[in-house]
Amino acid sequence: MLTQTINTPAINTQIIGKVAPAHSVTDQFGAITGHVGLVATEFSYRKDEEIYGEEEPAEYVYQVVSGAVSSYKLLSDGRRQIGAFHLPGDVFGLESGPAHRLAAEAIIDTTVRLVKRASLEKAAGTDVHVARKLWAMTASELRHAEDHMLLLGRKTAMERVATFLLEMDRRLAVAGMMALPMCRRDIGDYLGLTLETVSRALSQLHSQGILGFSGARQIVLRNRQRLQHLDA
Amino acid sequence: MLTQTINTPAINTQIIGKVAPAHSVTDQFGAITGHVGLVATEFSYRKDEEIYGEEEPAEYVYQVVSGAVSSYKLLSDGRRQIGAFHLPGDVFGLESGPAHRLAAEAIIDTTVRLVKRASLEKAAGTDVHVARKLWAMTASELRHAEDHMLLLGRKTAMERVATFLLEMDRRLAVAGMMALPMCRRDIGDYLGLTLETVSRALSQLHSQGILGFSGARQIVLRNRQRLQHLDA
DNA sequence: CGAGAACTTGAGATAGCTCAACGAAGGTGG
DNA sequence: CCACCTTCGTTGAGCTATCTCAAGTTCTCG
Repeated sequence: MLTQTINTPAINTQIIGKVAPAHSVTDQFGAITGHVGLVATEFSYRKDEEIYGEEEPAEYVYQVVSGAVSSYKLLSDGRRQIGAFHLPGDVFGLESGPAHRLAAEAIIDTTVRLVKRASLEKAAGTDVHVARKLWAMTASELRHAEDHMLLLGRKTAMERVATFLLEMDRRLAVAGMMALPMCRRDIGDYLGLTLETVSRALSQLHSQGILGFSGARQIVLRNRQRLQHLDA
Repeated sequence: MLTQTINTPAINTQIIGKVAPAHSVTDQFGAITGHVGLVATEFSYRKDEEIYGEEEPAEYVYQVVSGAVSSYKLLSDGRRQIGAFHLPGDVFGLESGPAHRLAAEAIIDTTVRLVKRASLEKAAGTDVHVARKLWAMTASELRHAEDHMLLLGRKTAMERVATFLLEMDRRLAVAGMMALPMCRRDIGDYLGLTLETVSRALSQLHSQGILGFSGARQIVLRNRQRLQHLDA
């Protein structure tokens, strides 16, 4: 882990809260570290590069600066379940226990900021606000996982795809358009479907005029209300 | 919520850590509250009684004393996904935010201990060990949810049932036998299957000699190794 | 002992999967 | 800048794991 990628020689170390102020009031790293003075390092990974493996010791906590990351579990025969996609601004790899419980990999070229888990733990041990924030971030991941269990256990393929599109629209739409960083297989592994089923659902939504394409991964939602209706 | 059930008139209020010491070193409530002197109340619910609803304000945190509880989400047409079963000793209903994100109901007659969420929050605000424990409990729920997403998204029916049996065996087997508190429909709603598929899988395991029944809910695992092999 | 709920089993239906072929797009080297 | 090549996405056809619907059986509890 943390083997420097060929294309990204520069490591950029910063004192968070001084050199790198929070982008917004909801910046997760800023909220934790702004008044603690933790050292953050920037790091880059290429598409498909593993950031950490399942059960690997959780030495760092990460925030996506640019790019996109998936967290996933594998079965021994290769079946994969992606538990979450991490987009710019998202924190990932935060663990309360000693090890990562999902693996993480960059799904496109990605830059992250990272801080040592130990330094966060130390800050949480002295500052109750930091401790509260760490709890809140884990609780937020839990909420997402609970919603996703409902999707995986009980929704139809079309409902899953509709939920996915609304989630991505909320998280990464710019000017009414979203540029999906992930391929159809990744979407399928997130939704518990095959890539073909995802493709067919998207084609059907396209033919119904609910969404428009400009390239397979550039999607514009033309009727969010109908999409919400398709979601259960 | 908290309407007293007809069969359980006595409310038993205790000072946790004095009158009700932790049952074991791993007792969750004891670990939080043992040195904080929080007031806990005992309360009982009858089979199928709702303990709290989805999106209801999270006023209390609960621990199962006896019985069993399910936490679930519903879709508008009644499809249900159970996210977790809570068995004696388990804490449930702990939220970092203001509301419960799953509903909870007793699946058999159940007694719980409960403490006010506000008092836990207050304790966490002054005692960093309490804060750490709350985080760890939420992280533990997240771990379970992540494992369950893999099950719901990628495992076959037989693999799901095998996983379920091994989980229940671990959590409630006494003298090699487990007494399941939940019906086949609950198991199906936990595993993302129909009750018929659950029944067929159990029948198949029975006919293969991997488990034995004494009544539909009294199960003894006769070959854990073969069961683990059926789990992916 | 009787009635209702829970469970099992069977048979047919179907949503989503698998396998396969084709087409589009994007990156690379000439 | 073009042409190739690889990867990604789409679509079709048939298959199958699981669901649905239904009937019969067993268990529980009043």
